[in-house]
Amino acid sequence: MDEQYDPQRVEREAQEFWNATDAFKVTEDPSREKFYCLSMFPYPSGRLHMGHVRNYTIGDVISRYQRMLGKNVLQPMGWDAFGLPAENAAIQNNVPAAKWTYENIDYMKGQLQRMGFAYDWDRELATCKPDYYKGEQWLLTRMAEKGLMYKRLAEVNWDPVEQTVLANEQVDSEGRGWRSGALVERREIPHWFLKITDYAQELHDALDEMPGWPAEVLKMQRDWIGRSEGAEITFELADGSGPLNVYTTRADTLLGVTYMAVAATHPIALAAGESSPEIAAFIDECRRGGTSLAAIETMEKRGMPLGIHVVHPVTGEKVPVWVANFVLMGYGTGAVMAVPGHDSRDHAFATAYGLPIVQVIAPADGADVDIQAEAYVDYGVVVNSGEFDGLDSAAAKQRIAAWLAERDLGEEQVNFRLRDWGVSRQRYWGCPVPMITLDNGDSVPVPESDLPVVLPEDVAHVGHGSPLNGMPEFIETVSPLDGKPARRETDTLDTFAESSWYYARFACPDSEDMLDERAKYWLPVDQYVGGIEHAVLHLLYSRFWYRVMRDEGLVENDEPFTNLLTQGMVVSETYYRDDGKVRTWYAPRDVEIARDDRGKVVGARLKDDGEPVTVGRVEKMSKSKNNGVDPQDMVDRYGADTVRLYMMFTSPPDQKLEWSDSAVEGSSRYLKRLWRMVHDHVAAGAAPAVETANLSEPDTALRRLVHQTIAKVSDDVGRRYTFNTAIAAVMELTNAVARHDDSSDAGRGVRGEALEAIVAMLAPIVPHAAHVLWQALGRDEPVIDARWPVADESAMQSASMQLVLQVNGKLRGRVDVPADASREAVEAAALANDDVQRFVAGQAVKRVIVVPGKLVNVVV
RNA sequence: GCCGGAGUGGUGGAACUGGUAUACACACAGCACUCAAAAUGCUGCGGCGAAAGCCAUGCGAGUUCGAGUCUCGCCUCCGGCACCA
Repeated sequence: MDEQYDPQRVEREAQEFWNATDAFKVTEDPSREKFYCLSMFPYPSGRLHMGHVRNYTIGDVISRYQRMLGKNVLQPMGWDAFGLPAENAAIQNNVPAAKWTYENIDYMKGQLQRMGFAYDWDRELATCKPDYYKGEQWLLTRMAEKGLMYKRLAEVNWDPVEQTVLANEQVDSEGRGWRSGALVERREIPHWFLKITDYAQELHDALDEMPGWPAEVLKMQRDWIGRSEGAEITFELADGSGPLNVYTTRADTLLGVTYMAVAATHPIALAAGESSPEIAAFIDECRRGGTSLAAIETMEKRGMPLGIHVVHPVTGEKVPVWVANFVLMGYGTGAVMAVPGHDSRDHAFATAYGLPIVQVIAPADGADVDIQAEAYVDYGVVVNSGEFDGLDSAAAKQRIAAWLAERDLGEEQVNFRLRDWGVSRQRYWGCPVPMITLDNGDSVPVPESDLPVVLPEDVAHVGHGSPLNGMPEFIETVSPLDGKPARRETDTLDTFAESSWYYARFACPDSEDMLDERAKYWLPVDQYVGGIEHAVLHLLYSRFWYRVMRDEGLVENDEPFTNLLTQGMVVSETYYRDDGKVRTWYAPRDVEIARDDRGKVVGARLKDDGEPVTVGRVEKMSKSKNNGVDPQDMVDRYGADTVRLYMMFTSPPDQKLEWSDSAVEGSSRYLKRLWRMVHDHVAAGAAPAVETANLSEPDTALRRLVHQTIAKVSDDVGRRYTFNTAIAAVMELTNAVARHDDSSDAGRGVRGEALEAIVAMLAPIVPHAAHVLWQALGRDEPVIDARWPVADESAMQSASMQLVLQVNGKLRGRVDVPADASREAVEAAALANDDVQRFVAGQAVKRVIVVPGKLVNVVV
């Protein structure tokens, strides 16, 4: 081996070996335990960013560790290749979306390969290729046939100046379009929907049996699906023109209803608008702004009476109907009963518009509440509700629902917050929806023999909207029923459709069909790794899509991802200058930091002009804050292993990771040091095998630490996924080896055992360096196929242990006792201790608490 | 607004099941080596204090022999909110 660690050379050598031996190519092998490890595939945006590198390093470490356990490991990689940025690039730079995408894929693939990730590149896929989306289109036609895909009107963000549909991210917080700056309107257009709500109950219930997912993700999904038990209640319109149905989870508050609120696009509101210009104007106003729920819910709550009343189903009293901007047509029935006494939002609205507030629930403990000042939203006892008075909330819900059911005015009902998945996009760079519109307006699926419906890649972006609309050769087709002229759908699919099943396609990327038998071998994914930002949408859509595939017989289980690891963001410091109007952000590499004697940051200057810049917050790496660090620069300077080691060492995978150039330097230093230690060890000549019988005390101590470290690191890497603490433990062991200076045969033997353990444990994290060091230590097999070290219990034992002594819970001393000391002996040793006696000092000992193996607490 | 998460030295973080707060690093300071610098090695490093010791895990209460960890109430920041991926 070389005396100096040269990462560029080491990494080239290791990668050439892996390539030459097809080291990561896998096939189905029913005789071995399989392990499918998957990282969320990237959108090919142009260059790899640090978030990618972190995600893929975590996945790679897990994959390589599982391989060292002897499993048949699949780790594939592909490209989430459809999406908005390619279309924007096409419009702005006049480069075809396909060309832009494929060039980005080429470049980023090179970057991934340079990182040394153990991917089976033979399985690479890109979702924008017809051989990929053919299967997706086929499944959609099946869903259409089963009624799982349907068409209805839905609201979109409409830019009245650009005359185009905008994505939510293209609408700013004031509700204006990103390019035109015009106030966006909500407009209804026909949309394709997938009936995810058919699976709502199943998707909800299965969450209870997913121990491999983080609890917070399960919580978020449960809340998103939002199963609730309540009642649907009918309020008849006072003029007899029909019913107004609402859903409520608080039927116990029915007698507290003082007004009704309907969405601006509710038929009742629209009808009222036809005879009243004021109402029509208000409805128009309600349509301003984007469709995003966050925008709508943070708006000022506004409303207007429609001059219409309903009849209260119990009291028979007339209740006014209002139109309100916070009621959404897409949720439930588009109408709500308002109980200002017991709902905070209704209370705020009633207070603003002078509507009556009545109390119908009292606290169970009889406490007084001022219902006019604040809504009482907890459960309690029903009051002011006639025959229902005195019931508790739970009983009242049932009784009132039963009372309504007897009179055909309502019934108990389970509702879900989850809405059907709108998959239509009025955009070009996406998978065409495989549907045909007939003369009579009906839609039919494209016949299987005509799939895929290929998206033309050579198109002209002129004007607004999808270029497909200007392509008769794409649109014009014939009805599969009777051969008459018909029109192809020009909407494309939400890109979440492609990412809902790519993990299955990796099992059989060359299959003629959507999936084949190989999927049943590899699925489900054993370990999925990706950003927490996907906690709900992508992961929920995938769970739904997987069940649809299951119902088609394509896969065998219910859940696609057995274990989930959600990784945190990569953040870094920001620097800026304000000139009163514009804030200019400076890249960290262009800034020089000033520190005081303690190392505390006291200021920053721009290297260029030496003038001060303001130190901003630590934020997610982004173009807008100019605080991104290019992984390529880091790999060029330090090598991939150093970058990998740094990312795994600096924080646990599920927390944010703060980038620091100097800390990267530290990781590089560690690898150089380890390299030198192995070099010096090998240069001293072959060490004999360890004879454990007659080792000196320092040799025994080092062996004990070696095996304790193996046990800890195995647990950290295999169970806890706390790679940072695993690396810290390996560093401690490395420090101990450096201090161990026994040059006898036995000493060198023990040191050799320690170095082998260190290299094996680091192999998943710094695979290139480990590849070379492993050979240098005289091992024949490549380290990727080495067995993960196993801790020797007998080497971990120690004859004595140190206990912590406390008096009244405060640390006062320590004592060494034999490892097998009895409780009585430990107690006696503690009370006899000088430090303990000093603090007990004549006071009566009330209790002595002994925590075996840890501490003794004397309470006085 | 709703749902979820986080807050510990100068910095990233450790403390896994209520039991030694600050492991491992980075930064900083000092020393050695050097003509010098870099690299490397060694030492120190939460605050106050001469010491004994006291104080300290965002803020305020509580439970406990014992709380970074559990409970309640706040504050700040971050992620998601259905057309960014």
